[in-house]
Amino acid sequence: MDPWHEGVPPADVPLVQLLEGSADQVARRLLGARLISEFEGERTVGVIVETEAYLGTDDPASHAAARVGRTRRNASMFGPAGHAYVYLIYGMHWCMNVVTGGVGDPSAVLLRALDPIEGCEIMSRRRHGRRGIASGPGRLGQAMRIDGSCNRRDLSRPPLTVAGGWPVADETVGVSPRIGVTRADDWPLRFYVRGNAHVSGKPR
DNA sequence: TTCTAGATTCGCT
DNA sequence: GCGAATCTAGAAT
Repeated sequence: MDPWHEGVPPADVPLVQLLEGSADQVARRLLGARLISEFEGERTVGVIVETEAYLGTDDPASHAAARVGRTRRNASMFGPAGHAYVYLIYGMHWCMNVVTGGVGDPSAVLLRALDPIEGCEIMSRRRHGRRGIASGPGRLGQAMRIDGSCNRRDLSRPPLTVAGGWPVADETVGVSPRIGVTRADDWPLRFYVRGNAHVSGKPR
């Protein structure tokens, strides 16, 4: 049983504190934190249970890798930490990242899966009743009503917020290569909560 | 201007 | 297990 299912109140940790250090440290620390979405009067909350780190210009798998440079799409990754980098993939799925690092250091953490704890029926409706409410980056985006208008948003204030949650112990954290990437496909930068049913598919 | 691959998901076989 | 859906950024021409 995860602590967020046991009636324990979430820790009141400021976002800036969650963002200290390198993207892989942040990706690890964001496990157990909350993602809160409040659009059109509908509040939905999920606990982050799966993340991937993208390490900046030296990371060949990043949208901001050195060979790509700064472009219109990845511009928000070069901005301040604590803002969102949202992009459309395969013409239909919105993927949500938390920007880390300082201005000019394009690091980010992709949010891959949530354990829904509030507004589950809303998320389920947005997902058209399909299985896997927020299990996978595209599903997470759909469940939380994330789209291009969320790009560059400050995640320390509504309507889209990342906030403290419940610390996850080291022995409960799994690490693996990132899913779906074709470059640097053996770098151990995916982090997930072991045993949580909402963690998405296995690495290829 | 045209082409191609992509940090995915879903439904069908 | 496999292919379609759907569209944009970035690359090629």
